[in-house]
Amino acid sequence: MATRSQRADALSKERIVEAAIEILDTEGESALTFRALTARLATGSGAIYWHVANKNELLAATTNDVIARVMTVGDAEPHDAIRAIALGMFDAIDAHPWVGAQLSREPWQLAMLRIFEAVGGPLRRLGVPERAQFNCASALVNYILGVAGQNAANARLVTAGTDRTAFLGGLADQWARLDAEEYPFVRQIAAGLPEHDDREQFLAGIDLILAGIDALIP
Amino acid sequence: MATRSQRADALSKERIVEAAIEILDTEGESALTFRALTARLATGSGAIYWHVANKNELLAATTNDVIARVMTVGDAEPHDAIRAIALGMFDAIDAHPWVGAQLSREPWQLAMLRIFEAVGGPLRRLGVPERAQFNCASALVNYILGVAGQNAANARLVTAGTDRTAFLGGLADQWARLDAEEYPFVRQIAAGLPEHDDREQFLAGIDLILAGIDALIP
DNA sequence: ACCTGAACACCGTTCAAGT
DNA sequence: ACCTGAACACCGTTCAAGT
Repeated sequence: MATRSQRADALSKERIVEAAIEILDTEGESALTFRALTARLATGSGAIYWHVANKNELLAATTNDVIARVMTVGDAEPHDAIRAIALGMFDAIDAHPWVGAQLSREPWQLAMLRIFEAVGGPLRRLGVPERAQFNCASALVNYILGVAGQNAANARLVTAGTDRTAFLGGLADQWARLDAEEYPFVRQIAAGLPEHDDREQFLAGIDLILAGIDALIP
Repeated sequence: MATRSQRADALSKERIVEAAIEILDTEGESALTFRALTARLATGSGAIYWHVANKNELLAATTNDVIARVMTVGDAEPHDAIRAIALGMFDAIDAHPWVGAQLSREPWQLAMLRIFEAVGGPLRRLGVPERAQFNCASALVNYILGVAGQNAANARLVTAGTDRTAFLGGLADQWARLDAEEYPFVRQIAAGLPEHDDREQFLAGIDLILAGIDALIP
């Protein structure tokens, strides 16, 4: 039998990251263990540690991988470019909820810098004064990451329970039964919860920030 | 010796939550284990499970506890009321970084509803059309939670390493050394990183959203 | 009803030993 | 240089047994 080092599929960081993404996508965050990885890659845990420092680095690499695929910035009109980046993030996290969790857990990583960069170009082209650009980019990135984290958490809850509409319906019922004195606003919102569109609401938030940014342009 | 049930400090959910908050505040998220809790409360793990379903419920209870203390909404001018809530959240998460992590991990919980409610009143008083209120509140809450998550993660990183200014300085150096073609915006921002004020930047983001909201008022 | 604590089924990570 | 896999030091959670 050939030794591992002679095989075409020799272990490498890329192969490990690829396998990790597969596990995360198909079985969820909690399924990514070194034991699951060694089983899938038919190797020992020490072999994985030879290529990857620890689980945190592995998760950072998987996240960066997914984000890099999304952050291809075009030369559209700046508002549209920012909307496109935001929606790209939204859809990526919809498809890979674990990315949202990772982003809100470990910031200052390549993945976040990519988002900053993608948003920075359009802000410049919009004519936002340079000293305001950091704040504007930060607002957009923080909002995007906030939604990302929530969506990741929601995906976890929905997968665990039944389907999405049933889940939201149950939640709306719960909200509607809250104390009328203490939670008037939440009760009002509850009615709109089942038919509300996460993606649309996400974009509405982006547009609020964009409108605020427009007001800064001389 | 008196049996536990006769003691004044008999176990209760409140005492468990209180002890958990103490551990989280003084030793960090990773220090909160059932073994640490049993040691501090001088009891067995089964006793804790009698009062609390599992670790998730315990964390939800600790988070709700901290948020409830913050969300006392006054009757200030609506913009100021929203700023006060936002800053209250910021400071609470600055003091208890684990709250930020928990909020971005488990949404749709009492803690988040409290923030929604606190923000909803001022939005109403501003005269935001009813059908836009949900979107506006959601934008504010998501932004706040996004920053919360990032701050929690930062606190983790800073505690692990050296002090904050040294950490930011090192980060700025790293950013400044990124590829000039691929990361022009991040490199530009790097210069302002060490002396930038998180709290001020957070508030700048809130003001962007508020400006966008103002544009919706008929 | 409430508490004890051993036991179970997991984790991430290390490391001596192999090739 | 790269890989193996047993072993270590942890986890959260359960449950028979106590009071």
